[in-house]
Amino acid sequence: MDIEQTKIPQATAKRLPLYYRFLNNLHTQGKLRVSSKELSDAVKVDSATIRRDFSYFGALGKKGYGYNVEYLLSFFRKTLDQDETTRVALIGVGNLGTAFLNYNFTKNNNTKIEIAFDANDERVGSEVGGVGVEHINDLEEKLGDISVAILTVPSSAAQGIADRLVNAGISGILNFTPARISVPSNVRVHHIDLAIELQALVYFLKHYPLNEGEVEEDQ
Amino acid sequence: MDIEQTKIPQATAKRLPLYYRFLNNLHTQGKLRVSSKELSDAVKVDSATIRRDFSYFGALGKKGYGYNVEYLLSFFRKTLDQDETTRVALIGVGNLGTAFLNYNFTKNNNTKIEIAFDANDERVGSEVGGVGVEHINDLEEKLGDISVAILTVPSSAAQGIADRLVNAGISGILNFTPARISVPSNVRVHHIDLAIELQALVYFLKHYPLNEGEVEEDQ
DNA sequence: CGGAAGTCGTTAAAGATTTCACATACTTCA
DNA sequence: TGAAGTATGTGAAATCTTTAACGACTTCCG
Ligand SMILES: NC(=O)c1ccc[n+]([C@@H]2O[C@H](COP(=O)([O-])OP(=O)(O)OC[C@H]3O[C@@H](n4cnc5c(N)ncnc54)[C@H](O)[C@@H]3O)[C@@H](O)[C@H]2O)c1
Ligand SMILES: NC(=O)c1ccc[n+]([C@@H]2O[C@H](COP(=O)([O-])OP(=O)(O)OC[C@H]3O[C@@H](n4cnc5c(N)ncnc54)[C@H](O)[C@@H]3O)[C@@H](O)[C@H]2O)c1
Repeated sequence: MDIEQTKIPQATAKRLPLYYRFLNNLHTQGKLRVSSKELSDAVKVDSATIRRDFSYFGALGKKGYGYNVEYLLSFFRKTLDQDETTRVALIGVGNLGTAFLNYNFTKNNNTKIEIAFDANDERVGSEVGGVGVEHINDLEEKLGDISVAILTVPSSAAQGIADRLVNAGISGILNFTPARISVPSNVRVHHIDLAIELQALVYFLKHYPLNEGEVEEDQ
Repeated sequence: MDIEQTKIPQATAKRLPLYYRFLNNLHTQGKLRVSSKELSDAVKVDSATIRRDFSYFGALGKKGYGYNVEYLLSFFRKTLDQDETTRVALIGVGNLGTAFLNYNFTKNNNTKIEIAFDANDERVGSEVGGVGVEHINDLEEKLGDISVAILTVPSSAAQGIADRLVNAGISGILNFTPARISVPSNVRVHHIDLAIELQALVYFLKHYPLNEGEVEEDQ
C-alpha cells in the first residue's frame, strides 16, 4: 500500500472526501472531463487551492485539458480507501443517534454503522435503521475489532464512555457531545459541536458583516 | 455598541463560544479564578493560544493571578451578545431536524429555534420540541424578520429552499445538506457536512497514525 | 517584609494555508 | 500543420495561525 505518501497537509486531507463526492456526481452525470475551475464552482473552493491539493498526489491532470473524471475518481477511490468499508459503532441512541442510524451515511461512502449501544433498557434489543441496539454493559464484549465510534450520549456520560471505548481498543471517536474528552495520545478525537457552530455563525453575522461585493466562505 | 473592534481573527472567533461555555461551567461550579493553563486543559486548546485569543479584546487578566471568572464571563456575555436571543428557523423536519428541535440548543445559549417548516402535510401543524411546524409554502409569509436558518432538507431541495430564504431576507444559513449551495455574497453559509467529517476521521486514522507520544488534535 | 512561585500579555519566530501569476504543454480547429 | 485557446502545476508571495519564550507584575507564604 502507499505508505507515507510524504504527508498531505491536513487542510487538504479534509477536503478530499468533498472532492470525491463531487467527482462521483460528475461521473454519474456522465461527464468525462472537468477543470479545476468547474470543480471550484461546485465545491466552493478556490481553483488554485484545488490544483494545489491535487498536485500533492502528483500530476493527475493534463495541461490544456483538465482532469479525466474517471481517472481522478478511481485515483481518489484508492486514496480514500473507498473499497474497504470501515465499521463504526454508535453510542447513545437518542435524538441525534437515532437520526444518524436512520441515515447511516449510506450513499457513496466507505463507512457503515454496524452496531449501536444505549443504556436505556427500552431501546436495547430493538433495531434502528437496520442496526441492532445493544446494552452499554456489553460494550467491551460486543465491540469486536471496530475502530471508530460516534458518540451521542449525554455529555455527562461522555468521558466515562470514552474511557471504556479506549480500553476496548478504539482508534477514533467522532464526538458530538459538548464535553471535551481526554484520551491517550494514540486515539484521535474529532469534535463536532453543533451548538458552537450555531453560535459562531451568529457571531460572524453580527461582527463580520459581508459586503455586497465579497464572496462568502464556509465552515 | 462596540463597532469595529479591529477584527478578531476568524480562528479566534470560532473558539469564543467554546470559551464562553466552559467559563459558564466554572462559574456554576463557584470558581472565582482561572488560569489559561486550567482553561487549556478543559477545552484542549494551547494555553498560549488562549492568552493570545483573550488579548485581542484587551488585558482581561491579571499577571500572577489569572482571570476573574465572573468578569471574564460577563465580558464574553456582552461580546457574544448572549443577552439578546437570536431567533432561528429550521427547514426540514426529518430525522436530523427533529433531533435539533427536540434539543433546541437550550442550555446557556443565545439562540432559539422559533419556527419550523416542512413540505410533508402530515407534519405540518404538529409541534416538535415545542416548536410549531408550518408548511413550506408559507415560508416567506411566516418567516418574519428571522435572520438565521438551519437547513435540514434533502439535498435535492437545498438550493431551491436557499434561494427562497435569501429572497425572504435571511442573513445566515447553517447547511447540513451535502449540497454546496450558492447564495449572494451578503449571505453567510456555514456547511456542516457530517458524512465528510466521518470520512475525514477515517482518512486521518489510516494516513496520519498517532504516536504514543503525540497529542491528539480536534476538528 | 522579602523572596519564590505563578501567570499574564506580547514580541518574535515558526508553521500552515491560501492565493497569485505564469511558463509550459496540451487541445482544438481551420 | 500551425495558430489560438485552454488549463495545469508550481515557485513565490501573501496571509493567517500557532507556538515558544520571557519581561513584568501579582500573589502567596513563611
Ligand atoms: N440533539 C441535538 O440536536 C444535539 C445538538 C447538539 C449537541 N447534542 C449533544 O449530543 C448528545 C446527544 O444528544 P441527544 O439529543 O441525542 O440526547 P438524548 O438524551 O436524546 O440521547 C442520549 C442517549 O444516550 C443514552 N445514554 C445515556 N447514558 C448512556 C450511557 N452511559 N451509555 C450509553 N448510552 C447512554 C440515553 O439512553 C439516550 O438514548 C448530547 O451530548 C447533546 O448535548 C445534541
Ligand atoms: N440524518 C443524518 O444523520 C444526516 C447525516 C448527514 C447529512 N444529512 C443531511 O441532512 C439532510 C436531512 O437529513 P434527514 O435524515 O433529516 O432527512 P429526512 O428525509 O429525514 O428529512 C428531510 C425532511 O425535509 C422535508 N422536506 C423535503 N422537501 C422539502 C422542501 N422542499 N421544503 C421543506 N421541507 C422539505 C421532508 O418532508 C423531511 O421531513 C439531508 O440533506 C441529509 O443528506 C443527514
